[in-house]
Amino acid sequence: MLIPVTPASPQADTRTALLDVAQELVQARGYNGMSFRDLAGRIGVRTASVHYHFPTKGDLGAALVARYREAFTTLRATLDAAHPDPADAPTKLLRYADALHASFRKTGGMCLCAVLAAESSTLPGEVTAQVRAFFLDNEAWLTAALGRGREAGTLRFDGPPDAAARSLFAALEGALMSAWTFSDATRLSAATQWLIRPLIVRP
Amino acid sequence: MLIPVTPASPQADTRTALLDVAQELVQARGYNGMSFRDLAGRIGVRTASVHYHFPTKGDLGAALVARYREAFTTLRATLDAAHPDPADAPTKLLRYADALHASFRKTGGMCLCAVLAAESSTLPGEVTAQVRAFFLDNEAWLTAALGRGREAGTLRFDGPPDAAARSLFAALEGALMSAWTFSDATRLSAATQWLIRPLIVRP
DNA sequence: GTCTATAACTCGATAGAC
DNA sequence: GTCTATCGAGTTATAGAC
Repeated sequence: MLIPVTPASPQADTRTALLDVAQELVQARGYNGMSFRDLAGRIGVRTASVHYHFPTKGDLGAALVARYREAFTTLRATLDAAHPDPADAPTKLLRYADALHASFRKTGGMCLCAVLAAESSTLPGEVTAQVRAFFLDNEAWLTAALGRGREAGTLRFDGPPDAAARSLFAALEGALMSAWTFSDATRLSAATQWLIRPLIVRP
Repeated sequence: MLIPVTPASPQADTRTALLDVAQELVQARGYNGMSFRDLAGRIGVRTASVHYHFPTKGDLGAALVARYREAFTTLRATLDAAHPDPADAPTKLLRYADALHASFRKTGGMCLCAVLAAESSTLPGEVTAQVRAFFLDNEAWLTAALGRGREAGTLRFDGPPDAAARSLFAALEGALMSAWTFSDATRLSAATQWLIRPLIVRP
């Protein structure tokens, strides 16, 4: 081990700190409600330093959604690895809901992509496209889980799996918004139970 | 009839026109994404004229939500009058969903209050309070419809009616957001069917 | 990588003429 | 009721020193 710990900058990784605070701000105030001034002030730098890491606000927004998408991709992959058996689909769905719950407890805000969706017609096209991709990512994963679970006989629902997945994911996003609006985590947990329980065979 | 038709102004009711366009803009771009400049330009007046009708932006926001709430109150009352029998709860729910669908077709945007919820921490307190009240209004009505329908034996679901109402309303809001994000009305209609159908006894 | 300084613009809001 | 004109503050973004 010749090359050691941190060649890093004085305050460990400003870029990551910027992303963390920016995500928090956007989830609480919206994209247009977050300014470089607020952002820079929160981590103790000047706005010019923010522009060094993210030349334009659109670049920041795009990086924000990209990181958020990746985090969810990792989450889904982890769940797939932990529950490879199609018959475990009910558990998988419940763990997925748990992750949303944990995310809400951590940030206290609604889904980043739901916030951005509300403002999408003022966003750079690249950001809007990534928001849609985030929805499609999650819907595709839910489609697979729902379809395999029904085939394995552990899930029950009407209609094609992709339609069910779209409806379920939208419902979960709505539950996050409801919990955020009333600062009430039980609105999220109650909704996820209400949505997922009826899908499970012999619960 | 001594006092006749219209003492009105040149362009019929600027105030109403302002509210109409402002709602459209907020639903598409968010509260912080709508400016007095855009708004005034759209109806062919100057920003000072907007301030004449709504002294501050907060006043405009409050008037917007108030009108939106009233429209929904009227809708719910109309549905109650058309379907007074508790056993008609399934039809009532489906008509309610139809109204959301019609609203989406008209504006093409998501629910005004969902947009405002996403930005709520930057809004005047009065507006935030009215957004919460909008949620509670609708949840209370759904609670009554769900509860009476289950008593009458035409609806079936688990748990207390108010919890079901909160979950269902949040899910409908999420479906509106999903439809808006993909400019796809079928996402809304499919989701409402998927949510409401399983509640109906012998459909 | 972070800073100071500033450009260029938009924002909500007000005063006062008509 | 709508206008012109303007204010002060906030916005994203850039140039150049350190």
